[in-house]
Amino acid sequence: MTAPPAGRSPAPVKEPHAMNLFADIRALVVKALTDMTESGVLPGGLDLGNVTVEPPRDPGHGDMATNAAMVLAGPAGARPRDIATALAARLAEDPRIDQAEVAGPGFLNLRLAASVWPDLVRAALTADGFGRSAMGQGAKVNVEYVSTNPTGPVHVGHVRGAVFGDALASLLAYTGHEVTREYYINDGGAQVDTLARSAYLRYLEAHDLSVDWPEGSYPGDYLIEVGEALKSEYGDSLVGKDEGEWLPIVRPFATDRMMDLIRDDLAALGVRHDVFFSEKSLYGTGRIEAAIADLEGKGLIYKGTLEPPKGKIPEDWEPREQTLFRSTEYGDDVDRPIRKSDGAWTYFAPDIAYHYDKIERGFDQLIDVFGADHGGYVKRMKAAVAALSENRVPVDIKLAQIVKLWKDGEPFKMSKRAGTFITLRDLLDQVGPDVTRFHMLTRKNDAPLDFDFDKVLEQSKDNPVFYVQYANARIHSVLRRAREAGIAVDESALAGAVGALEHEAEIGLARKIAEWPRLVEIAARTHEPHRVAFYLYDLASDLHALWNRGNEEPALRFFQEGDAATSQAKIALARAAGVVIGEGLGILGVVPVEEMR
RNA sequence: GGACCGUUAGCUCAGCUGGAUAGAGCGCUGCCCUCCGAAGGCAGAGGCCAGAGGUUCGAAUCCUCUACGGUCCGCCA
Repeated sequence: MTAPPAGRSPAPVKEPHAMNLFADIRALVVKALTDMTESGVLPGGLDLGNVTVEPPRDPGHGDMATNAAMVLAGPAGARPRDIATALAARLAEDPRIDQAEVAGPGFLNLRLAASVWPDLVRAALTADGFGRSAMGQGAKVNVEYVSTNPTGPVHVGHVRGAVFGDALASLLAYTGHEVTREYYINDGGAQVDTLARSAYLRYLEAHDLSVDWPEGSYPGDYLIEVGEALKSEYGDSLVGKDEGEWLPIVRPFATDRMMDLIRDDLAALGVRHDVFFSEKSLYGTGRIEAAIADLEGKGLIYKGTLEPPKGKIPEDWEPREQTLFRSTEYGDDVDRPIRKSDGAWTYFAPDIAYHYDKIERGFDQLIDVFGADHGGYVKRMKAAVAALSENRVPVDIKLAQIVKLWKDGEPFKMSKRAGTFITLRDLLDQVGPDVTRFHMLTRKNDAPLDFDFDKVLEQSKDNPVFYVQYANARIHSVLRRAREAGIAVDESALAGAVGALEHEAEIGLARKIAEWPRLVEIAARTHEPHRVAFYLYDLASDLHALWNRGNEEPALRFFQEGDAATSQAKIALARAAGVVIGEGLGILGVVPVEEMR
């Protein structure tokens, strides 16, 4: 959204609720059906939940269609077309309905009155966030994403999950959920010891001591400055000491530095979290024990021996009694161990405790974003949450599929040794956060994604990022031109100037704008932010089409030379589209551009 | 052996709690434009929605089986 012009009268009063044309008309249909029940045309007790009002596939069928008659025919014991005919008569009484026509097997096609479209454009211009929805009713949702090990910079493999989780969180916030964005720091396992040992070697190097790098350590350059920092903090007091002495000092020091690094990387991508939750904080504080005790109280913990996995028996397999969580009780395939044979917790145990903590914090809904390689953990996590919350708290686990990198027309292989390992930083340096974010959302989260370093920067129609930004830039170019001609184009002036939309191409664009509030709700309900990206592409496409027609038919141009009133009316439509682009890109975390360079 | 995800136009992919004649971009074919309202436009061809059953007024969408591809599969995180 553009800030109101400085030095002007107060910002226009915003409508508290955005107009959702599809919801409004659906409410009208439901009202008509209720009336029909009351007057005995339909029997009582019908479930109207499956009644939909949606855009018809074929625009020739009108502006909207409802399936009410077909859905209710069975339960009501009536013929679809009879219900549709009766419903049509009632709907036609509403001023917003121009025509209601029974079609096909019992569809009711609705043509809306011409006055609906200027109302819609006005609503888009004056709403406080056109498309915002109260759907979530303030439900508390926890979205956990990124959660990379704090052992180094964020690399490209984590980016998709980061962008996805962030956009999903924004989408849910936009639709009336109370969202907490959370990062689980995996700082409890052996890999942070490895990190600490590697940092210690860098510390020794900072004292000009030569060191051997054992297999499996982290030799990355990013630890050099950690070694330097250790030196300036502790001087040479850690040199030559036993590991038992320096490890408790170096480990938190190094992980804190890594988290700073990660936070900076993510900030550059525009990703931020509200809560950073430390796995380590679960150990030695009784919190894991408390979570396991909860399961134990439900009879879900037992000692037993698992069958070896069929078809792929590990070489060193031997039957062994372990402490197990009865996850099969909640849909998992096998029960899962929560203790290693040496008595220590498995990774799963703190995970259970972490989710227990989320449940205790009172979230109504949990969402975890994992990498695709963690697909095998979905069932057990779901089982744990179901058991701990006694099926009260739903958890949705979204997997971010792999990203295939392309460069110079061929697959780009990453290799640490060849120095072609791509970090988030590299990516941002090369293509920037906006292109990265948008492109990462041009596929469904669970489908593989191609990321071509050359194509994502291409300025052409094939590139969705460019295409949407270009649409916005065109809108702003009209606004600039109008301002230069002394025409007021602030939202309230435009809202006051909206007139009837005359041309089919204009109505088509308005129709697309009307779909926005509906699309937002669908995307939020399905936890699929990519739908927003696809919608924006379609919207941009409609805007470009109208713009191009202006080349042939000057009457369709948004800016009408020497005619301020007509210009305002037409620019109002363009700006309404711009409002939606701004809202949509905002959800995706992409900054709209007002000018192409 | 099992689990999860996927399979839609030549290619890359959308497809709404099950709706009407399954869409977009690229590529292909034809026409138009060379205009800074620039970084092309319009139109067309192209489909057994992997296959087979089932559910129902209606299935790309839900269920079962099969085929193919990817990921994962007791102490790693």
